[in-house]
Amino acid sequence: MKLFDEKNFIHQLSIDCVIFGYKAGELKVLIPKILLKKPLYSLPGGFIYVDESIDKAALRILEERTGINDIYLEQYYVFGNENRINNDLLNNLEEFSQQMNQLEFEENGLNWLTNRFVSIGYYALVDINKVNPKMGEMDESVDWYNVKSLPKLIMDHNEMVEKALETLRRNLDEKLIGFNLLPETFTMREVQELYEAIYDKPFARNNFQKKILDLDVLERLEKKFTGAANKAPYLYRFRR
Amino acid sequence: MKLFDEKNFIHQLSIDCVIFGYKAGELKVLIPKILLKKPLYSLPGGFIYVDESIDKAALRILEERTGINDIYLEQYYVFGNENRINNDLLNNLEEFSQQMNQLEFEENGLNWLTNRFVSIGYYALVDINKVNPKMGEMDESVDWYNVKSLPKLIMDHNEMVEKALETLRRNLDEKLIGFNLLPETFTMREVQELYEAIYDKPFARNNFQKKILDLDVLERLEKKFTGAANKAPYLYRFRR
DNA sequence: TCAAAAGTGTTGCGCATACACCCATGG
DNA sequence: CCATGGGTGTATGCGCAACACTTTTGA
Repeated sequence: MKLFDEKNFIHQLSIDCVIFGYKAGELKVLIPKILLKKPLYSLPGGFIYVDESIDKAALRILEERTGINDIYLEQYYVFGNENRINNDLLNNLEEFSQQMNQLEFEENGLNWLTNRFVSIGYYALVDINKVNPKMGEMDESVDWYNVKSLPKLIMDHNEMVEKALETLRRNLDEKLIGFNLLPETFTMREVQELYEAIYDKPFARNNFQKKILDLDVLERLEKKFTGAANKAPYLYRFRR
Repeated sequence: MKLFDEKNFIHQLSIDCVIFGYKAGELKVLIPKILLKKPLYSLPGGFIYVDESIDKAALRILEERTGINDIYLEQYYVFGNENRINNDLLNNLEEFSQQMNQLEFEENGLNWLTNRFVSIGYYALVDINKVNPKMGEMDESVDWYNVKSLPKLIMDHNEMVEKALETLRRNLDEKLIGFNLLPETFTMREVQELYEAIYDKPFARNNFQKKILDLDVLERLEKKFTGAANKAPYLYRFRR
């Protein structure tokens, strides 16, 4: 089992990913629950091989921990306080090592996991319908949580989510990345509800439509008849 | 000599600083020249102690390498390509080790310096008049270079400066950090020339004045009589 | 015919830009 | 009194916000 082969990883440097998804008017974050007696919630993260670019490491970690690939992913901040130590892991060393296929934790040179870590924060945007998160080897479950009601995460991971959300808000319009959260085709109402979930505030319907269309990145398709007793909205697709 | 004590530093992780200064209408960057036969220019950088926050490490490195302290400093990007290896150092190993007080390079376990490094980029803004850069132990000289005509730097350091400048431009107004580049008191013309140097484009005089004053962060002081045959400009001071 | 939701148009405000004009200063 | 540079005021255009109105759909 080479899950944490210390020889090949850069020590005391990690990557943690904030994976945003959107569904039913709610901005969500994917949070694995670590397999321990006391439930531990932690951002999906991992380590960087000594000869691996950090971007590729982030993509690999995401793939390994959640099965997600080919998505929008970007570094946003480095968290490097002197006290970034995984105390929850420290307090559960015995249990943790037992669950790793009976290998003794210390004898396998895994002590480095309890050192202080600098972590590069990445945030990702995924179409929640296209994604079927898989559990990592240490995970008990993986679930989407509303960004407004996350569980208590380990270390400073709640703060990492906060900062990721700030970054998402700053970059949403400029980089036109929001459409990564939507399915292939969508209505203008869906775009608006997405924006309202991200910024946690309402937008005026007419002005919003104008603003988005003025971006000149959407292609108007046929109408979508929902069966509801109202005008059928157009479908749009993101182009370019 | 404990200049590079591998025991206490996080390996394969470094910090590099882009130090901006402003003088005579030019935006400048502080670049040390490394003491080797073949001249090597490199951003002032260093390493992080295993129990040290990255922000404090950046401040310490700046102090050690340039004597500068108590300034505006902020992380802006992580450079983590798989090929970030200091080849210039590799090619000069012998010479480098000789100059380190005759200690043999390899025998002192300094090989780790030639590994691949992930580097956290910081940028700093200083009042160029308040600062008297000192040379680091390995430096032959330390000079201010116009950001538009930098020498060829090692590895991806030129790219690091580019990205720092982009970040500076994005943050200049929002974070009101530009005044860190100016002396205690200054005229509106000086502010405008600073902005023109940073953005590398002209601004309209009247509109610029209005915009800056509308920020509501400047205090108008007495007039400054220059002896020139024209109206004396007001002096301003940054408050808050 | 009506309610619900979608689409579109009009107006006003704030901000940045462009143009214009006065003021102070020393030669 | 004049050239030079500093300070300020006014008109214009654009983007965003607020309000109003029309259109489509199925019950």
